[in-house]
Amino acid sequence: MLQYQPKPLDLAFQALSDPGRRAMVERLCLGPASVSELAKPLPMTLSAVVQHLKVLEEAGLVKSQKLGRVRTCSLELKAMTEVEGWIAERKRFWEQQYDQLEAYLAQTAAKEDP
Amino acid sequence: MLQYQPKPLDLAFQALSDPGRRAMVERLCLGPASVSELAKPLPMTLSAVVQHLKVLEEAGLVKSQKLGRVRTCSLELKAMTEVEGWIAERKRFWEQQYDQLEAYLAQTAAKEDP
DNA sequence: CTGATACTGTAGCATTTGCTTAAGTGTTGA
DNA sequence: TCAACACTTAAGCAAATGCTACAGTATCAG
Repeated sequence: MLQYQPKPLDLAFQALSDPGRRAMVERLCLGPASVSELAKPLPMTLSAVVQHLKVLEEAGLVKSQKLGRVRTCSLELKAMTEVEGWIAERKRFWEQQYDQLEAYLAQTAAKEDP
Repeated sequence: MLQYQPKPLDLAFQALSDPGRRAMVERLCLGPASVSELAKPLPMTLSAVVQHLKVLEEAGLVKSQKLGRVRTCSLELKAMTEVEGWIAERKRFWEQQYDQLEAYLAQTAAKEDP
């Protein structure tokens, strides 16, 4: 069976759809943190956090490096920027659509009330 | 077992993580469309498209109404705006973090090379 | 009236996801 | 040296996801 190779955007949106993973990203927006620091506020085992971390790294949202026994995680902006870009592009189209509606209404109003 | 009530952001990100659903949103950014119009370019049955549509509607990304036998779908901007807002807020934090790094580097450089 | 159109709804099924538990490995401080 | 620490890895499992197939229900055009 042929299986679909997920695109970067798929992985980024998927990663951000989980509240725990978003909490981790929110924490990392304030600065780098160790795995245990990321895990502390979350209601799950360290094991689960490590698995979430893997999802975030594979989505390109987070990067990490190990020094001694501590893995320090930080934000990787690339994927976040891609998500931002996709939204911005959509916005461009829907605002254009809105302008067209506005123009149409203006035109209709002008005809009905010259 | 207690089960988690998904928040709007969870649903929106989750909905946008599927390439087919994103394609539907992209199409709707150009203007309203019927279910069949949305289905035409997608490599799946109409049934599957309807199920994706339901996900998009429950996420608040799309709304639809039926007239006669045709259901016309259009964008619902609310959820999209929330996603945009979450990203914008994160950006605010990580740019602040970057500024701090910049300031630190500038300070270090000043000390080392007065 | 009749056939085509445009969905609608449900059952079933293979995968994926989000955990937990349990058993490691490599570091470090006393 | 050795116990505590900071992960790491894998097995297992319940629930969610992403389909398909199939059997409907309205609506419209001729």
